Amino acid sequence: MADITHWADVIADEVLAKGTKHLVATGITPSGHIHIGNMREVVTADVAYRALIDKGAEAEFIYIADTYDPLRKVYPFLDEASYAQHVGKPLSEIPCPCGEHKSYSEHFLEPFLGALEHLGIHPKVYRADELYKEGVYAEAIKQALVKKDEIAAILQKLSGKTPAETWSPFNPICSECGKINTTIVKGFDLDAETVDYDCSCGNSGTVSMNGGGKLTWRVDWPARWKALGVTVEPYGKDHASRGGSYDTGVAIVKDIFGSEAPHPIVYEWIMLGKQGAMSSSTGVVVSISDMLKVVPPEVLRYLIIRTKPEKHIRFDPALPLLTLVDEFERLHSSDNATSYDKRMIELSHAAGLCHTDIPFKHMTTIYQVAAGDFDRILNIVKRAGYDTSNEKCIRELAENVGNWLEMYAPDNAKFSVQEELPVMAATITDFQRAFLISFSDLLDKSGELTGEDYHNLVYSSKEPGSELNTMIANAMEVAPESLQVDPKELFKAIYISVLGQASGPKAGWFLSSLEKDFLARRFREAAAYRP
RNA sequence: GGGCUCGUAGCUCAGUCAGGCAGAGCGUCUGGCUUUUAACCAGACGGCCUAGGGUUCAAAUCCCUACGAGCCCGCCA
Repeated sequence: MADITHWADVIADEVLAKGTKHLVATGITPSGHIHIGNMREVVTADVAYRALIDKGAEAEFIYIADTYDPLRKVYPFLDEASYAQHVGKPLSEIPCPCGEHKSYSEHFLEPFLGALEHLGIHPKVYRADELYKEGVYAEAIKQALVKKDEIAAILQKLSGKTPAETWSPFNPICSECGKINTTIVKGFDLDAETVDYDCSCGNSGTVSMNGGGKLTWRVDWPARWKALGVTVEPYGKDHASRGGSYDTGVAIVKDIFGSEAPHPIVYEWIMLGKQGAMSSSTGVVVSISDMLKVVPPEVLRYLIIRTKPEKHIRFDPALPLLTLVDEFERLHSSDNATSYDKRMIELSHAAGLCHTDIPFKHMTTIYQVAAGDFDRILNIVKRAGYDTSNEKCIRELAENVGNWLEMYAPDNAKFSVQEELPVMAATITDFQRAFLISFSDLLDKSGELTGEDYHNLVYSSKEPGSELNTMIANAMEVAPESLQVDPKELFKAIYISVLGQASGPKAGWFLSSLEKDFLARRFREAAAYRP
C-alpha cells in the first residue's frame, strides 16, 4: 500500500492548484453555548491552514463571529420575561445574560475564544457587527440592493422557493425597536450609503449601510467571501444540500459580486457515545467546555484530525476515551510510525499547545494518590522523573484527569488511599504479615525508591538468598529453602493495607507515588493488626 | 417527496479521488517475560468489503439499483 496522504494535505494540494495565496475562513454564530460541532469546524480549518503553510503557501486564517445575527427566539436557557423583547435584535446589541460581558454575543464568544486558545488555534478574529460598522460590506450591500431581482431569481431557481414581494437582501435595523427582522426596505441612496425602511412596529426611517443593518444570510456569506477574499472554508453538512446556502452562495458570488466561491470542506457531526448524533432537541449535547474538561487538547485535536471531515466521529468519554488517549500516546512515542502517523501527530500538536510526556493513565494513579492536591501531584511527578518545567501543562492534565475520574471513569479505575488502616486488614494472612513487616523494615533502611525499585524489591522476595526472602523466612520461623513465595499474595497485601481493596493500579507507579515513610508505617500497622 | 454524506474484522476506522493479492489499532485467544494490572514482547483467530446488477484481463475502489444509518431541505446557520 502506497503512503497515504493525510486529508489536510490532499486539500492543501487541491487548493494550491488554484493559487498560492489563501485565506482560510471559519464562522460561527454565538447565539448560544457553542457546541462540539463548531469545534470540529475550527480544528478542520486550522489543520487545512497549517497544511497550506507547510506547503509554502501564503495563507491566513480568520474566524468570523456572526455577532450581527438576530436572536431567533428565547432559548430555553434564557429568561423568558427579560429576553422576549430582544428577539429579532442583533446579538451584539442585546444585553449579556450574566451581566459580566459587553453583550449577549460576547457572553458566548468569550469562552469559545478561550477554548480556541486552549486548542492552539489562533485565527485572526473578526466580529460581524464591527465589520458592518466599519463599512467592509458597503460595496456588497450596494450591489446586492441594485441586483436584488437577480439575487431573488438565483434563490428561486436553486432553492426552489420564491422570495416574498417585499424581500430584500439587506435588512435594516429599526431605530425604534432595535429589530432587524421586522423591517421592509422602501428605497436606498447609493451616494449617501443609506437605506430607507418601514418597520412593523410603526416606525420608519433611514439607516446607514455601514452598521445600520445586515445582509440576509444567503447573501451575507458570499458577500463575505468577496469582501474578505475567502478561498477555503469548512462548513457543516447542513449547508451542503443541493439548493442550500453554499449552492446559492456560489451562484451569488459569481453572478452578483464577480468573484469565486471558496474551496469547500464539508464536515459531518460528532456523535456522542452510543446516544447518537448531538442535537439540542434530543438533549444529547456535550458543550465544548465539558469536552475540554476531560480531554487533553492535543487528544481532542487528534480525535478530529484522524477522521476525514465527511465521516462522522463517535466520541465516548468513558473508557473509549482512555483507548483514544493511549493510541495517541503510543503513536507519539512510536519509533516506527509511518509518515502518515507522524503527520497526524504533527497536526495534533500546535503552536502554544500544552504537552507533557506524562501518560494520562499514570496521571489517574498520581491524581488519586494525591487526592487531587496539586502540590502533592507535582511532588510525585517530580519524584517519578518527569519534566516539571511546564507546570501549567501538568496542571491542565491533572484537571482533565480529575474531571474524567469524577464524570466518566468506570469504578475499576478508581481508588482512594485510606487515611486509616482499612478494616479489610483483618483478612491478612500470617505470610502476608511476615512480608509486610519485612518490607517495612527494608523501606526504613533504604533511600528514595523509583517505581522500578519497588517493583524489583517485591519480586526479590521470590529469590532465595535475597534480603527480603531471608527476612520473610525469619519472620515465618521457617528455613529459607522451604519458603514458598507467591508475589500475587504480596501485591494483594499491599493493596489491602493502603486501599482497602484486593487489587489496584500497577504497583511500581503506585508505590513510588506515595511517601515512603507513610508506606513503612502503614505496612507495620497492617502487620500488627489483630482484630 | 427532493437532496447530501456514510456503510470494510466483535469495536473504532484506514484503503475508494488515480481499479492490480483485503489493512491498522483496540478487543479476544495462545505463548513468553521473577510482572499483580488497565503493562510489555511474540503469534493466532477474526471479512460474501451492506445486497444485487453493469463496465473491465482485473472492482472494496468506476457506473446503475436496492437496503440500512445520520443529516439537510421551514430562507432561522
